[in-house]
Amino acid sequence: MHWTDVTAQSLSHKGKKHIVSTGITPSGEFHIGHLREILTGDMIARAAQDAGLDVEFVFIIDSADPLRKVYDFLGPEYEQFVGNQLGAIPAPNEDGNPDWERFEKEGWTYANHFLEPFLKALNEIGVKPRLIDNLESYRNGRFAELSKIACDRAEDIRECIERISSRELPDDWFPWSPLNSKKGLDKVKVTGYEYPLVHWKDEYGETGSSDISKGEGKLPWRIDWPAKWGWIGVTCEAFGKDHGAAGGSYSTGREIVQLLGHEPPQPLVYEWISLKGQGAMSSSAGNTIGPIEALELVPPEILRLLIAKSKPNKAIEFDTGMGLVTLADEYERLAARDFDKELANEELSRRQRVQIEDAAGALRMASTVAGEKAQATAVTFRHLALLAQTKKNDEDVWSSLQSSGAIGTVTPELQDRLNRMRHWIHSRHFPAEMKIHILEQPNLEMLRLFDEDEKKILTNMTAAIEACDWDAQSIGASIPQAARDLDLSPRSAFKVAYAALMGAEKGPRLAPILAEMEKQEILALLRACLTSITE
RNA sequence: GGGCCUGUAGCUCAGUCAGGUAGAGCGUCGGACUUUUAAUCCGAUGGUCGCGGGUUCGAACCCCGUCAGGCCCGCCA
Repeated sequence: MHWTDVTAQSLSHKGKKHIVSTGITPSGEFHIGHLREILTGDMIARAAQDAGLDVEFVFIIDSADPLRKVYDFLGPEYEQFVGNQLGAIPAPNEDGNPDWERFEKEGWTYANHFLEPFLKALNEIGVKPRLIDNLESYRNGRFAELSKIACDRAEDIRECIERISSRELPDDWFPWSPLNSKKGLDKVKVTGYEYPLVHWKDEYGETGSSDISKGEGKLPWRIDWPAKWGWIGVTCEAFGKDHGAAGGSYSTGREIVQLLGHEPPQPLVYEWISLKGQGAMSSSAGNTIGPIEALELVPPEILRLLIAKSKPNKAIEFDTGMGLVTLADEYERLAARDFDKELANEELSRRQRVQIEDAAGALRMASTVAGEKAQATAVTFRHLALLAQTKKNDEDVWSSLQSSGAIGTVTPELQDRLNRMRHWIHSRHFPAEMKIHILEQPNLEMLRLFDEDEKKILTNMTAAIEACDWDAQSIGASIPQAARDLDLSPRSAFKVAYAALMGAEKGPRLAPILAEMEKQEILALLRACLTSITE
């Protein structure tokens, strides 16, 4: 059974109605690590739906969280906002400084700024959650009731956090962070509590009262999270391993939510995604790849497959080079399989059966539209990479594929795939080994290994190329002919051609590539090869 | 210090919850086909299941210990 179905099954034992939740703090540029959070939740929800449950998927935007520091991508003017809530401060403009105009005219906030492109990507990936803005929820009083319980039972909650996380809370700790005189959550101490007011004093010497029913502040994270489970009614949540460790916020949360009068959701801890060879993703280290950037390279279903095929507790290394080719080709292979037929085989061992089911599940989750069966495009990533490099315009790519019978009509999916492919080829991610490269100098090492027959072929071929018209068809005919004239197999002629022109054992179809190049250059290379072997 | 996750074929991983002959894909090698789309098809290759003990008729799986890597215990998914 696929991991999403295992989770769905376990949810079904608990009841019919479920809310699967995810949440992210919009503190900076989103990256594909965040995509795992969202997609893990989305896929569980889909599996639960498939299992006949009544399920809703929500995405909580943690806009009530404060700005922690002036990040590298922010200008110095943000110093004044450290400690202020992300949903209540202006977004950065191109220079990284606050865009006051949009903030005042449209209410365009820091949180909006980073969230918008991510939501766009989500839409393309086929994720359509119900959005819950955390700051707005506080302001609308959604947290009021549970915040009251938390404040009333401050000592129980303190005990819970101290016991489970084995850390000592300061004497003046209180389960409510009021906004200070500068609308910040830092540098403020709670001095008293009479519902609904939490009295405070800040480091600027100001005092005031925060109404917990109006969102004039927020619950600290370890209480904020369980309170959300409570008022939203979350029954399942996927979260990163940082929250999942013993003593972490889930283990305190599951007890605190019960103090607040609700049941904890079913947890699912997932591992992180790293960029191959670069360690964990971190915006400050600059080794991130955003969902938008990833979507420019691969279609959304392949991005979904990346998450779907790995169980959540497995770390994923996202490889934007050759790994992408393997991943994309794996998708094509999966899409071409007939799982029902495979599973009908009575002789399968339990293991084989499980593997087929997992593959089928991964493909089902990869589709951007729930329930829609994936279509194989019959064109592998490799193949398309090749064609996209050798054919300058799209028409030629399609006619090549059509003449070989690989495709019929050009579907929007194919066009879309080709557009992304061209993007990838021109990006910094495109791997060197996929690049088509015609030598400039003979590869002496390979030429030295030529036997007598091969030398003769090379002589013939040079002459044939020189004589032929410079178009793909003529070139394509002259190469094998060079061997035929000697009663040798066409195969050996191609072997010679690859060695001489590309310094390789084998390679892509040569003729169309050569036709794109200058005849004189190719001839010069062949002649140089000839000279080297006759010495 | 306390805890969590991971360790299985060259690579990526299933299989561990319910113990019953070690399994996929990729790669590699071989063959077939071919005026060769790094293609496709067929076949083969490949593992002291990190290590040591225990329980059991039987352990990759359960228990104890141990090593290695990653992570958490001050809101980084």
